[in-house]
Amino acid sequence: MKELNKLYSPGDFEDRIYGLWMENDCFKATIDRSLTPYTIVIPPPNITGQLHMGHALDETLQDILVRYKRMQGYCTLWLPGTDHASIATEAKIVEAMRKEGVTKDDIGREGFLERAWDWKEKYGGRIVEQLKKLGSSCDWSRERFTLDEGCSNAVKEVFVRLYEKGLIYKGERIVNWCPKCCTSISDAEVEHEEQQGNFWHIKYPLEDGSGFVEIATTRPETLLGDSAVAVHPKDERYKDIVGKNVILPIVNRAIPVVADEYVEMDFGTGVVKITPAHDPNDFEVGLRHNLPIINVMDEHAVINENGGKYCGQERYEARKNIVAELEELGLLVKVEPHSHNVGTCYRCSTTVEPWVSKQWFVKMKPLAEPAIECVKSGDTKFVPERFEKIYFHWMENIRDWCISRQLWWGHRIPAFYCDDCEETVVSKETEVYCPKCGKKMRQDEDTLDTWFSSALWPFSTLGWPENTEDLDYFYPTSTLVTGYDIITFWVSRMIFSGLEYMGKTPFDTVLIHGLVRDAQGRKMSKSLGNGIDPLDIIDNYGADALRLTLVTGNSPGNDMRFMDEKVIASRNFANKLWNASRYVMMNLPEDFEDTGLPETLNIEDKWIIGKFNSVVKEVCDNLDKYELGIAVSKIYDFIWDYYCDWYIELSKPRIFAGGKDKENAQKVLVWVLKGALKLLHPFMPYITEELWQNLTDSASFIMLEKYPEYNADLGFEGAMNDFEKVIGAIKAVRNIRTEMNVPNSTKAKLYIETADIELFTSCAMFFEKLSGANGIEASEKVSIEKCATAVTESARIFIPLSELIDTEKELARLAKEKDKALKDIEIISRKLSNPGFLEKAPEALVNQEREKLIKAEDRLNKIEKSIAELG
RNA sequence: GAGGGUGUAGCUCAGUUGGUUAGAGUACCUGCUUGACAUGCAGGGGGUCGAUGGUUCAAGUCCAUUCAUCCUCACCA
Repeated sequence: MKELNKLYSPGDFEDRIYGLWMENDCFKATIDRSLTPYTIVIPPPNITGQLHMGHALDETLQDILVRYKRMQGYCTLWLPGTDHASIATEAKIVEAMRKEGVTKDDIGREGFLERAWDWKEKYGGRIVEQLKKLGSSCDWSRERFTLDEGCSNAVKEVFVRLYEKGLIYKGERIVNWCPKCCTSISDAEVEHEEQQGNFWHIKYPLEDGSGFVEIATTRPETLLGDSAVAVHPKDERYKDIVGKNVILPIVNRAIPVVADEYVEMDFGTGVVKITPAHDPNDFEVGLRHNLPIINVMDEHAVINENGGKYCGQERYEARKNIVAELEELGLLVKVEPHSHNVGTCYRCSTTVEPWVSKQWFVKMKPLAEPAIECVKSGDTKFVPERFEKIYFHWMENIRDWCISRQLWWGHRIPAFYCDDCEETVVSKETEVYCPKCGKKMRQDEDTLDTWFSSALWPFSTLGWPENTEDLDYFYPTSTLVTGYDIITFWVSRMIFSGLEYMGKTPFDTVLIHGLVRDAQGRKMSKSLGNGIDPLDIIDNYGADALRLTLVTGNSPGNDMRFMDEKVIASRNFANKLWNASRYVMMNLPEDFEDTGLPETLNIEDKWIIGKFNSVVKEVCDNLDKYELGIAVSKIYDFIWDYYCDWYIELSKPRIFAGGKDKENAQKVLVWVLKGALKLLHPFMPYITEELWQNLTDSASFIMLEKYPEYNADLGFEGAMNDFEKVIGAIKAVRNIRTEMNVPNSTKAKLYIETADIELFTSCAMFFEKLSGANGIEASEKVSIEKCATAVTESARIFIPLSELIDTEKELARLAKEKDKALKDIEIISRKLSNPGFLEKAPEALVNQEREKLIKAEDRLNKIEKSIAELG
């Protein structure tokens, strides 16, 4: 048995332990048809990313579940991998290139992709190494990447199938366009932010010279692309001008006045300019009225040739100039400040420009329906349940999904065009020839939304579309653990994809966690610079302390604040456990043989074993209900309060006395410690493994041990009740000693008046060790003068420290206790005299209250007796 | 505009299907070099559970109203 250091220093062993696990293939899942599978696929971190607290929380929760299930004997797979994150990665590479003075056009598609793969090699590995630092027990032999061959195959397969089913189509639609990333983005990728802008009121002259209509707009530059103005069909004010034309200022184009219900009569002037090419609502109006789509901007949001003399001006520059010209023309009526929500790109925060372009879409309605049903029926459950509302809301209001991106880093769209005959073919092949004219076809230049491949992650990683054994055994996966911020982006898309291609929901349960915020409750962000690096925390306090911090007091779906004080508390717990183990080990003989529990158990042994047993039951119940924070706090309390503060202290007299009793104590110490280590292992894998290895000196791994199970034979109810009486008495004595300012070094014999003479007599040692007694004497009747009395439910304990006791003070103290006892009795009696309570409350509860009343009355009697004796 | 979260000790948060006189960590106060640990031990003070009303024998927990705060979705040009 190795001697442990006095201080817990995780840096000494965490990496070594992880290495041991890896060398011994401890994380590897080997299919065993006789076992039930438990599968988690990791939410793949971006290859651009550095590990942040969000990952740390996410991975910690997953690792806890996986380690728990693995120890319970499930065939457990945690499948890891990374995401190519098309738009985010491409933006980073472009930025890096910009610093070198190189553009995408300079190096072309192939040159760019070469750089991107280099980037992946360089940084994709970094995040994986960081995940390992946390202790993540992923099966690294199955690691995947969204852009690897298998996942790419799955993407092509899905695209082709959906296309053939008519669920993928290409069309000219208005999309959200990011002029900085130079790509379309989906509705989900648009973030709305409140911005202070203006309402410009502008007069459009009627063509027949009979006057003007006044419109109001927040984006005057788009008037270059107006193809109508609209009023509400029921608006009496404008009834007469419907059908007439107005002259578009600056452009001098005649455009019609149309009637459409989209217009709100009460808002603004009741007249709306219609710009189908640059506003999603206007686009719809345009379709209804057959209006031309006049696109006035290029992909950088610079005014194009349709903008006449404003061609070449950036959108905000054009805005300024157009307003100035309108003012000159006398057509600008007024400018009102107006705050409104503006869509911005979730990656670069640039204001999104609604822009008409040819894009690929997924028709969502048919896919959404089964996905809604799957959650409604409970095939997939959200924890906590309230997130189902978010899911339903999104699914029920779903719009078609724009999946094409004008990027190079990603899965290239498997659509091919014939330049000669305009034929389109969608195919998994890389070279395609026109079925009509035989000419080699040109592949679509665009790539797919990065979430398109993530949507397939739970089965593409298991080998789909191949019929692999992994897929057959591990799908559907068991639990998906992720933050509420990507329910719509990712979770919902996996669900409809899993249902569509596998015919089964991808996971039974979605465990949702919140965000990790800074100490002030702010979101951790780069711009605020308030991020805390998990790796720094690991360096300073250890991965186990970080993990414990993240899971303690954390309940599903709720945000948490991260602060150093919490990590220090976690580290202190690790140190406590470390030293408790150190105590156990340093008191074991060199040749200690672990033969389990001894044949004869002392009362305190039964008490700690019984406690352990009931904690096991509770912890398993909590874990099964995903109450990880509650589970860990119970283990924490068990180890610190019961095992360390009570049982270890109780063991000391026996350990130092030697003999058979010492041997028995050693066995119980080891048995409970081992059990506690196993119980804690999923939460704090490193320290528990390190201690286990030292404690057992064997080649076994705690992570592969069986998780403790509740054992009805280890209840020891009677012993536990008895021993609680002793604990109560010890506490009461300590209490009085503190109040009387008597240090433990001032010993006193205790005289205990009790019905449990045998019990207390047998526990004399504990009173000596834990409450400064030098000997006790227990009997049915004690009478001592000038004495402090500790009163518990089962005893009166006389502490004869006559020289230290002030009779007045002691009387006052007893009077206070008496008040409390009276109050207790009053509360319980009130309950028991309530006929409603007696009638309707469960019988067990009523009996419990009756017992309480008896105890409280008994206590009161004892106190009154002491008062009488003293007075 | 719609939906949702949160509000419990100075601070950070737990509190499971309603059922002891509401808990933990931390901070604070008092005492302790007790042979694992001062990253420790013992003891203590501190909360009308945001407010009001209701259901119930019983409400921190369920319902309604309200205040504060945060978030998500949608959006009127």
